[in-house]
Amino acid sequence: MFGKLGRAGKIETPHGTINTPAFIVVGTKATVKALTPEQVKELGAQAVLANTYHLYLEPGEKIVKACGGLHKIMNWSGPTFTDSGGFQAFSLGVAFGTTISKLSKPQSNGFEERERQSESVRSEGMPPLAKITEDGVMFKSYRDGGEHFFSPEKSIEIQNSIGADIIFAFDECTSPTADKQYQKEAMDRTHRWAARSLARHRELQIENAKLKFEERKGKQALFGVVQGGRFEDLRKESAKTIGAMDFDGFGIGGSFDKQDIGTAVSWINEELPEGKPRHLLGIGEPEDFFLAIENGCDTFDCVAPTRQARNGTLYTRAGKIHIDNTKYREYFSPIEADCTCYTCRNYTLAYVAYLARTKELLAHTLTSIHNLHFIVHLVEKIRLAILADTFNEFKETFLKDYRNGK
RNA sequence: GCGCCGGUCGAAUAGCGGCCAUUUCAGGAGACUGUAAAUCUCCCGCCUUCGGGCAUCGUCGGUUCGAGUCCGACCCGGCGCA
Repeated sequence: MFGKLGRAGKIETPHGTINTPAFIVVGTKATVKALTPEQVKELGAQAVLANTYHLYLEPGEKIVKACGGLHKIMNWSGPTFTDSGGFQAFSLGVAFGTTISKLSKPQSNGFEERERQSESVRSEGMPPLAKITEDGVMFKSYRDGGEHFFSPEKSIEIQNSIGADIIFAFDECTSPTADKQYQKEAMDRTHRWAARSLARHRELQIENAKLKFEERKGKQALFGVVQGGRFEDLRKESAKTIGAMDFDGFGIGGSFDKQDIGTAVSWINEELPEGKPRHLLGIGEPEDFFLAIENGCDTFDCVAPTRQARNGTLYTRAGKIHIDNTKYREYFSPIEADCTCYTCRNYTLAYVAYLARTKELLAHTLTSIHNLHFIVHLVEKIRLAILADTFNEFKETFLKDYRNGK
């Protein structure tokens, strides 16, 4: 994009090319919930992202490896990513049992303090399941309470066994409620962990190179993760530090203010080397993509489309709708009239709403297909708009319809 | 006709003299951003300035400082005996 950080490009992986910008579908436990890989492919997804911590707990990275690696075990032939487990340092740590989100919401008129406080309240009987030290993170399994220690080296070893095309350095995702002093401390620690992740990755690459060619399965790429919370100086410092290390690409992690996510991302992407891919971890919602992409992000992953699908929220060009709303009981048209997803080509919203209301499992499949199709193709349309030099028009039109409704 | 049970917010329930009439489902609305999540939150008699106020446990009376809870009569339902 002329005069901007945004770009369209390609990421080559051992399992194929990703045309960017691209939305990477989340399949935490080596499955995109409610969908078969054929359905994921058919709706337009290019790649999936699984999670190291979850796969380590179950079925265990040895099982994944014995099944032939992540691609084989889940029957996904395209590119794959694994997150390092760094997000679980947050979600099972300070955020556990609370309503704290990695995005701080736009605060309305002076209730900020009250909301912050109520958000930080932890439910009784839910102590944190993650404890962070210099060496790594001690997790208590959410499944059986057993203790598991993740160091940067351990995360990389597990990710090596799982065998995704792109893996992430072990980092600490911090909370938006943490103060600057803590953000700085955590960021510095993440930088040290990044160096350790990279060092262990290099060792494993050398070991792997000794394997016979057929067993090698191509080279695994390692992305370093930028942190620094909502602070410009920390974000820039982190981007410079991580950007100077010999990673194959970068993840942008941690917490943001919802309202200026684009600004925060620009601080970072101005510093990161231009020639390497940048993945914005855990984002986002439709409006987030425009801001992040024009400020230089290439790939994204987010649980929102699939989780919200299962919980009854559907994306439409005119904004999100709640499938359980009474008015949809007699809506005898597709979720969106001109949507080309499998769900909209074959079913009425009345039927899908009925399935959801009666808790039929097919509801999850049909709503997940629609939401993922919507998000994957939204990012694809942004890519095409960049290539056609119509990004600004597309952004304006889309956001107007999305915010104002029909 | 006699006897025994039982009538609680749409359904099913708890409640055995004094917390705010409980919980589940159904119903209504909302939340969800690198998945602890087919999860969670709120509402669900009426009014409300959102602090609360007023009702209400089949009906009508009674006992009591105080009754969904105890007593009496009646109404309704089930079962049993005539």
